[in-house]
Amino acid sequence: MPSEPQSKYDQKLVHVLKTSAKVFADKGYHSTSMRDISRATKMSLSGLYYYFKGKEELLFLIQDYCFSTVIDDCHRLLAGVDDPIRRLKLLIENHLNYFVHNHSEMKVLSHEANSISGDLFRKVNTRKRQYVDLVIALLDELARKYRIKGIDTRVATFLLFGMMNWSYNWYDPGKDVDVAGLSNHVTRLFLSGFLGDKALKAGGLKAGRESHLARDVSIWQQ
Amino acid sequence: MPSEPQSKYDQKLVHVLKTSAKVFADKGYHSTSMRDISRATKMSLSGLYYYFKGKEELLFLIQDYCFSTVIDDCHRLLAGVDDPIRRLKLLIENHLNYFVHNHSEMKVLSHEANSISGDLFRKVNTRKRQYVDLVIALLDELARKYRIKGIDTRVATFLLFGMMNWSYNWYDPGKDVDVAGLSNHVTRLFLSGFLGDKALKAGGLKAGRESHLARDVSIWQQ
DNA sequence: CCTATCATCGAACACTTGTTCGAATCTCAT
DNA sequence: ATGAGATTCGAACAAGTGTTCGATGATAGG
Repeated sequence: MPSEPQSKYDQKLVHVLKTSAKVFADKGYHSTSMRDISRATKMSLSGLYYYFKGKEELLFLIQDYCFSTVIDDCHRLLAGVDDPIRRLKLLIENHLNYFVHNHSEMKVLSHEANSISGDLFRKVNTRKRQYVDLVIALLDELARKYRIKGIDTRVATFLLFGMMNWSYNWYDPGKDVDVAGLSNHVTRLFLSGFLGDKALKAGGLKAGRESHLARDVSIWQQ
Repeated sequence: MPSEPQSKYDQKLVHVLKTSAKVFADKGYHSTSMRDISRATKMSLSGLYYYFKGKEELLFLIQDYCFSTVIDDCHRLLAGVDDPIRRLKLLIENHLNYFVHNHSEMKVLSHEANSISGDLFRKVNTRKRQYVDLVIALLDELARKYRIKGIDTRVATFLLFGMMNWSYNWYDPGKDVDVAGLSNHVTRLFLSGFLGDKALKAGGLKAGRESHLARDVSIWQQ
């Protein structure tokens, strides 16, 4: 429920989460001390613990909030769209759009997936599996519709995620193509690779583009 | 020079590197203490420092040795091969072969690239850039030969690396296709995605396969 | 104005960290 | 056997870690 009128408490929590995400993205979770977070948020060390039980829960809150928003917006975007090619294109655009506009949070999500443990790990992983299964199902449908043979959709799914998630290691908005261009590259490479010679018949890969992204707001909605 | 007759010192060092790589891959570099390494290698804590100056140099030795081997073997494999499609296929096979057979080392290489700093970081990065530039040049040649338009080869290069390197997050040799199958998937997706409708004409993507890998030995050569 | 709840803080604790150092042990050619 | 170099080790240190706790200041409803 990201768009409620936020209390003072919520606003401050979100501020802490955003700031922490930046520091985590910068120095890495384990190399970041609570004192670093304290310094960056301009709060006292002990004051932080009013907002979460410990460092791991802080990481969890960042990851959970980030993941939830991506998945929710993905579902919202795909609702009512039936054509699997169009669905995949929208999913890729949505994913990469978040990656570019919420770089820090997404890096923390991608890079620090195993820096969390126990129940919190399990909770984040449940969301992740939802998302992965959504893509697998999409590729299954695509493969059925266009009679693609010999491709393991689980493997293809993770190769797609690899293309997208690895971007935190190299993508530079000032140097590389913009989000739309990046989405185009991923879509073109993956889709026409997946469909092979059937891509022509499918005809879903024209160069002309309209963006399907509602807006480029921060996932933190403030 | 990986295949010299190794001294007692070298053998032990390699043993320490291999063991440490496993622990780093398992728990992450920063969550691994020198006492963990000591326990895993059955050496005393202080005894470790006879082989390297500190924890960071240990990480460096792992990354440097691993990177050098991958690049060297890649050059050896590509020597004399002119057709860019064949070259790319060989490169993908070589890369993924190492990923599967030296899973821990490659995970450390991929995941802990920023856990190192200063001069050591710069040294590893030099090798990395060599490797990346090799692929960019390969894709440039490919794009020229087949008159591919509208694809940024730098972007395409990193998308390819994303597909391959992300595998440390999901690939399970017991559950998924084998190395050859994985290579096939990556090659098929990327290459026919990159070449688009010109893939047919190029004809370099037949299903029939012979493996070009000399052997499946550990990069540590022992 | 009072008081109960919210929010923040400084100081301290218990623990782990990477690293050092001098001594002990091992190896092996002489 | 002996001495020199290579190798290993136990013990300790200084610094940094996440977290706790009791006390303080802020805020707002009665």
